[in-house]
Amino acid sequence: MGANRSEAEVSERERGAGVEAKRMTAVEAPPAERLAHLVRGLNPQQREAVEHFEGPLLVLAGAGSGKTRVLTVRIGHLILHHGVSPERIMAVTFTNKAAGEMRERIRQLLGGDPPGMWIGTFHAFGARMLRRHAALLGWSPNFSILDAQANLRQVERTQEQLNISTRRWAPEAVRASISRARNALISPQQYAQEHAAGREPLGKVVADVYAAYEVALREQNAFDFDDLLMKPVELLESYPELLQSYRRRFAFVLVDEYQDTNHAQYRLVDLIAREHKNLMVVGDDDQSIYGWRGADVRNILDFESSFPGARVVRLEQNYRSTARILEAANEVIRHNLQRKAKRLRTENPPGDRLALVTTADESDEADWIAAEILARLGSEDALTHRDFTVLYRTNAQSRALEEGMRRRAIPYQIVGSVKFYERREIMDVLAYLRLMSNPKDRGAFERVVNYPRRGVGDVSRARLLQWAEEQGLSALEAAMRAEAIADLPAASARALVAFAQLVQRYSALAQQLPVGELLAQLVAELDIMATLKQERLEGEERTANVAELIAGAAEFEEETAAEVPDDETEGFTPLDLYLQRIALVTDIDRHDPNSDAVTLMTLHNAKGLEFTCVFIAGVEEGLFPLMRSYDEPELLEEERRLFYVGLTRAKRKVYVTVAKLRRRAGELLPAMRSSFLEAIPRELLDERRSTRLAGRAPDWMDAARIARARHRGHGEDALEDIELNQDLPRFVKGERVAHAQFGSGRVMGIEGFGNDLKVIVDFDRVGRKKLVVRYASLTRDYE
DNA sequence: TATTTGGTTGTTTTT
DNA sequence: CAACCAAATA
Repeated sequence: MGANRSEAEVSERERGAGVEAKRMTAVEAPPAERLAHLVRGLNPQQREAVEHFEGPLLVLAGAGSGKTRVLTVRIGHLILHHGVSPERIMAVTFTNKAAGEMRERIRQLLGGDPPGMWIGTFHAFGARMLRRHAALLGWSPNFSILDAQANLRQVERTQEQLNISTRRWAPEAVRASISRARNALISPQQYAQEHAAGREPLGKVVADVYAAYEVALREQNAFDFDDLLMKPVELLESYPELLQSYRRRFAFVLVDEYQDTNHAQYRLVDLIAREHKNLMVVGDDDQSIYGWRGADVRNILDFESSFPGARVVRLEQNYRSTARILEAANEVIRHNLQRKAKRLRTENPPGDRLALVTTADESDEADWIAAEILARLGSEDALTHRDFTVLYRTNAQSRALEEGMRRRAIPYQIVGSVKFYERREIMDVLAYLRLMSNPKDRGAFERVVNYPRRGVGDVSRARLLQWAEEQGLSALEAAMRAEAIADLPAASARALVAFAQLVQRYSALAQQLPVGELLAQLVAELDIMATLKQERLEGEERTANVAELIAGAAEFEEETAAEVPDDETEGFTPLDLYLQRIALVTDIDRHDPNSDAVTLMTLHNAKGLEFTCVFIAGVEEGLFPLMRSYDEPELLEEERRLFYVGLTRAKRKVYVTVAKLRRRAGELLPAMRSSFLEAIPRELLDERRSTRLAGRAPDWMDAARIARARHRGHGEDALEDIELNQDLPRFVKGERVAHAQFGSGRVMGIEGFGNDLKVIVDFDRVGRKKLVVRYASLTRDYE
């Protein structure tokens, strides 16, 4: 909420209007006047987007250009000015949190709830649609939504069932391939066809697992995350009258963060909006950071050809950051070749230079950041903890930073890392709930059949599952009749029957009891708190988490009543609705911008947010950009966009920190500053060193540079050149080259220049690859 | 059947 | 330097 509201405040300040005066109007004026007031406060481009009525509209909204404002004001405009009924509007956001903020803003604008308006994420939309129509596909409405772990477990089980080694074929890789296929709307049959003739062995394995995986999900009445997009598409494509009803219902469709939509999402939007074409998409190709998850930037780049006649509005005025921060960000992103040319501008004051801080190692880095936060808190009275965020590339970095905060007693909240709903104790308790709601959920069954311990070990469990299979029963049904199973210890059988009866009893209870009470009763009966307390390590924390879960569940009823219309809740128990909701809650949704704490999170999680002061930690070669992106220019450009996203989160101050030694995989490795920093003009940077480094000689020889120079086969005397990158090897078309990993091949083409020089190489062994010369360490290969 | 120990393994980002 | 896994012990 803080993010967008302050975005609006900045722009109001820009227009010279007193914020106080606005607030008064906002409270007292009737909705139409409130709207007119807001529209008057927009710049011409924002206004054009807001006043657009029918037909396709593409809003290319640069970072901090007020796009959330444009989206909400346009919705208000549709309702108040054009008389569009709220229930005919569908607005899709990237996170539940963003949806909640948008809903709240519209509520304020209209002076009450917009009845029947649909705001949420693609996944939430898909889940709700499936709840209503799952029967058409052969699922029942109380289906489970598999979380990431359950999803992986199911892939493992499927591989075991098919006798495909999980050592030779990493389930994680298989899962990723299946997911990629599903996001591209490729069915198991199609996948099998495409990979039958292929010489790629992984393709064949995936084809088999994919098909069996789908069957397994159906048997368990479960969907995974990808199904929530793919299956609704299937529904709309197979049932024309259903498609018609959705098209009529959602006469206006708005999509935020469009640059991060994947093919399935594109298809879903296309199905609903293609006919009436009242589609507004908002996004920024420079902020596309989810390519690895199947997002396809082409959705936004090709919007105009996909929807001919689309109106295009560019929001290039930034209201968020200081001029220096914006210039640095512009210079960084300019190095990407795959982008629509644009340059954000601002009328904001120049502000401070960006601080580039060199530190000794990760704990020194954390220490420096914590000390700086304390110093700033002491010197500027307006700043509080919530004005600061620390961003990083990988979750692994959070630990050191967290300790740094703790050492100086700085309150912090951490987003991601070990996510709340992925904690073991939370998943255990939730597995009970899932099993009550959907007795066929096999993952849930396996998770809790012996939790808390009731004397059912691996052997008994395996025997039970095997028997269930033979009898064609679900695991829970088999447990109910466990006494009929041959060679099962009597004690185990008794425990299984008791377990099954317990679940059954609670299933009945779930029909009438609110979730909070149901959960509280379950936890009490199983004595889970006592069990957790006995755990040596984090017992206390775990009981606190379970208590928080119960409290959250108790709150759930009130919230749902406000947001979900009655006709959507019909036929579902409170438990069903609760499970549907939490399956789609992400960690960022739990982030509270109003609590007075420093926020620690990954750069990915920071998308769409803003902070007064931003620290970006670990801006080092190999870490940011990640070493894995070196061999693929597309990945490298995505990393650069991620850096751009990080920089543009800041309103007033950016700190970029670098550690000279970084612990990676348990090893202390020398590190050097990221090449991304070279794009930032020197005069925008204020270089500093931590006190632990301040004592050293100024040109302390950097071990990383030596290592790299050696790697390249240079003598140490050539070191100075390395930093300036004047010594890149030159390549010509047709020349033979060798790569450490890919073997030898022939240069087929050359792209880009300077640090971004890329070569296209046809490797003898692995085929065509595009490589960044700077990182690929290619050598000439004379025949 | 549950727990402990020692060895291996490995790091990207997440709806 | 973890977390995770397999084998060994209680």
